[in-house]
Amino acid sequence: MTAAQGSGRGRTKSTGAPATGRTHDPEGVKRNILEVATREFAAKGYSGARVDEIAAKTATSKRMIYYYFRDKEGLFVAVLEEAYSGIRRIERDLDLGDLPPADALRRLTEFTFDYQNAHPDFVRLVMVENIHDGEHLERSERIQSLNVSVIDVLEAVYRRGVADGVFRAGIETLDLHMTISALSFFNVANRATFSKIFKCDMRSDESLAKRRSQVAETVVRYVRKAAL
Amino acid sequence: MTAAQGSGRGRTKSTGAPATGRTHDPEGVKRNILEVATREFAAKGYSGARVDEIAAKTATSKRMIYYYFRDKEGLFVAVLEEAYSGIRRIERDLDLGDLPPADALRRLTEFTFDYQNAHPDFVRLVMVENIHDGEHLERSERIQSLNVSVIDVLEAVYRRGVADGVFRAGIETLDLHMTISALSFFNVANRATFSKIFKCDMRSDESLAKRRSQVAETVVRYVRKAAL
Amino acid sequence: MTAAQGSGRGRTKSTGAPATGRTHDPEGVKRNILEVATREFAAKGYSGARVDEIAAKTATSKRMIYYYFRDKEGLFVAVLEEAYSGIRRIERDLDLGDLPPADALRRLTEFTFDYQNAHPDFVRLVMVENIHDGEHLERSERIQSLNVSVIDVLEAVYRRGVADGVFRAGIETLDLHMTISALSFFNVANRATFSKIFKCDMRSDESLAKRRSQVAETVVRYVRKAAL
Amino acid sequence: MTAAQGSGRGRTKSTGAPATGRTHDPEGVKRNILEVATREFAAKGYSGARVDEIAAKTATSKRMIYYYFRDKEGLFVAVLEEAYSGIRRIERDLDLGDLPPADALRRLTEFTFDYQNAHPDFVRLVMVENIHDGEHLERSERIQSLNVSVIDVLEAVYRRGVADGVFRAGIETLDLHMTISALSFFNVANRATFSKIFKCDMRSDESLAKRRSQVAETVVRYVRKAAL
DNA sequence: TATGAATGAGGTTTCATTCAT
DNA sequence: CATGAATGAAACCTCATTCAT
Repeated sequence: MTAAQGSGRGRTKSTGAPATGRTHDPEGVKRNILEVATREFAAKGYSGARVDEIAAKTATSKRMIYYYFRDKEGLFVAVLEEAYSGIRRIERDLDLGDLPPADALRRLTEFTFDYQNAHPDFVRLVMVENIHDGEHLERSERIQSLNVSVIDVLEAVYRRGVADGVFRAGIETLDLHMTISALSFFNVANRATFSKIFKCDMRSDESLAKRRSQVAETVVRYVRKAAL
Repeated sequence: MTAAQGSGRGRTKSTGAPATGRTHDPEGVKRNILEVATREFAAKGYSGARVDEIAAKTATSKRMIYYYFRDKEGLFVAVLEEAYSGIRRIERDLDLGDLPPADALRRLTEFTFDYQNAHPDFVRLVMVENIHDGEHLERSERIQSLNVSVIDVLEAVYRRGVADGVFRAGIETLDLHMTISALSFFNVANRATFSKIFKCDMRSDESLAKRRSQVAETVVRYVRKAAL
Repeated sequence: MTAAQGSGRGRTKSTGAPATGRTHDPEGVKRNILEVATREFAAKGYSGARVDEIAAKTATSKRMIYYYFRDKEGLFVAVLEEAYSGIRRIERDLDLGDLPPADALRRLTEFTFDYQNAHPDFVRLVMVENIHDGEHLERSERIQSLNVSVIDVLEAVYRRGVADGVFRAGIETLDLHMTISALSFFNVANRATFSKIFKCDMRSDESLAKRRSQVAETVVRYVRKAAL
Repeated sequence: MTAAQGSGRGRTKSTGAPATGRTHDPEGVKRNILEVATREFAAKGYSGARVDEIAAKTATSKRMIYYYFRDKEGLFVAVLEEAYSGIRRIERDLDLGDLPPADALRRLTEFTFDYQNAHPDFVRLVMVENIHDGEHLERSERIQSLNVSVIDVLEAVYRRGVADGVFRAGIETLDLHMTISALSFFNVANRATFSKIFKCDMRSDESLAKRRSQVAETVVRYVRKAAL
């Protein structure tokens, strides 16, 4: 998402053209716009972001934004789509190997926690979209069609755990996922207010590592069968 | 906060004056503005909210907003202050009686969960403020000075539990509080996107009750000493 | 004009009342308002001055401004009247003794120069009024009725000089007065732009003294009969 | 300055397009705005001038003012810059031929007097800027960089006069320039109040011609060596 | 494809002034 | 006399968007 090498990659692939932005590289242009817009929307919210400013930070002009994305809302939807595609793509490739269920669950949780912390823009976009009651998400067919494969992975782990007798039965995968998400999300989403009110640090490597293990522990303990 | 609209004027001691706003009732006017502004900012975010619209939904005029709150930002800060004061006031009066530690922790968690769900505007304002990196909160002396007594309550419960041998030692109160907050907050904050993506309901009494007990269970299991 | 002891004097004379501003001292209140308003109008011009700010810097309230001066324009007219009264009053008491004509003319010029430099607020008010094409001045009966006695003094000096054979004949007093005014006025009125463009100082005692003598010399040379 | 309105558009090279303002003629649009703004600021001062009114008198819209000049202050600075550029450009081309020093000085003075009287807007803008303590002028790099060549011209004339033995030595050019400016400026700047108080005319061709020669005479007499 | 110019609707804020007590 | 509350009109400025080239 925040990996900004997009346009660069496009340019090097297509031709040996100079980086003046004069190359006819629609995909590169679009990607460039999306990257800038992602940062702006994530930083200032939907209404707070300015089309002018997005355009200014772009290698192209304002006209192109409207050309490719129709209007501000279209741009925001595209940004959201990209953001969701990003995490879904990674979730799809998630490989927990053949770890024992508890370890697999722990790793899955830690992965989620790490992803959110590594992609604050994604988290913030989701916050923004929630402030807007998910209306854009609802309208985007592309997002609707994305397969949330993490659910399947989680389901498989959970089942194995129950089969192995280490997880208690009766827990719904979606609820478990919600717990994992909530604990991971909060660390990024509410960082500003929480750390200011409680005068604590939530960004240092140290505190992140500590919290990460707490979150994983919380999840595992919720699922694990009471020690025999 | 949001349940209080209009009641302000009723409370006016002077007379039983009608809600025409013509009475010289500064406090009532301010309260009225704050209530409306709370709803608007919560609904549309800081930039998305319109001073004009807030004024229109008020018993007074736009001019009064500037008279009492200086500018849009001042209004937002006042709204935030009110919102935080609200929860802090309630936390202060929180009484867990002399329940056994685990039950007390459970009840405390459920209380938090319930409060957030009963006050979505508060949750949304906190989201909005986080999108703005907590800058207003930081500037507000009033918020800074509020005592987050829930921490003390939680601390006491936890200590009792450790002393009683039912809670394991080594957990920091603040981390525990973060877990409780994260699980409660998510249910309101991410309701829109989560329920749309996973096609689930997060608002019905039934699902709320279910989730509430899951959250409490999650918290208690994290703290409880592994069953003998 | 800028002598701010007004309200104080009023208070001490009337009663031994405390300086709380609660004393019924209409004249003191009016004087206080006029002093503040003089500074504000002089500093920011008519449109730039704010009634609110004037009121705030006053010992009384905004209501009193409207009570005594009807509206902003009325206040400005009163300020102008005071300012003109001030200089006219002093001009009236001007005593050039029985100096030889040239010395008297020199002293008169220096007096004018000194007065303007000592009363920049007066100069600025005149500038402001000129930007407004003298409409307020025109409307003020009080100002219209003020006797510009400096003209008479100047006339007398000039006549003496002509009679004595030291001044050449044929000069109109008004023209002479204009020259004196122009040279004196400029030093205060155009101080900001002139000193900034030519990077020179126009406020130090030294440069004022130097300029003062130049101005006087200029005036005297214009009038004096070519040296024998 | 004020004589130039409309001519801008006519100068447009592209076509003989009508003055509808629909043509893409940025320079023309800017010039048009500047001309109108010059008149407005000169007439009503900085605070008294209304952006709305300026826009209305323009061939374009209010939005364009902000597009090209950022804000009201930016517009005022641009107006000031234009005004100062105007006089500096003319001063640069000033040619006193090879007149005898006294005649040259006289002509230079009359030129200044005439310029101010022909450009009351310039005079008034300088007054306005002085009321604002020259803050805009100070901030304008363009104005700071303008070369006040009239000083050089004046210097040359004065030196020739001293060399020729017709001017007395020891006078600083800047002081002489100040005298010339003060006498010329006053006639425009203080016209309203002075003529109203002394019930005299300062605008007729006749009185202008008379005053013009008085001013020149004043300047020359100040410099000239006492008759042989 | 690309760009700077242009735009109208609407946003926030301020002002002089008046009212109720 | 005195004060804080209230007001409507209008001020300055910004926004997403479209046009001309």
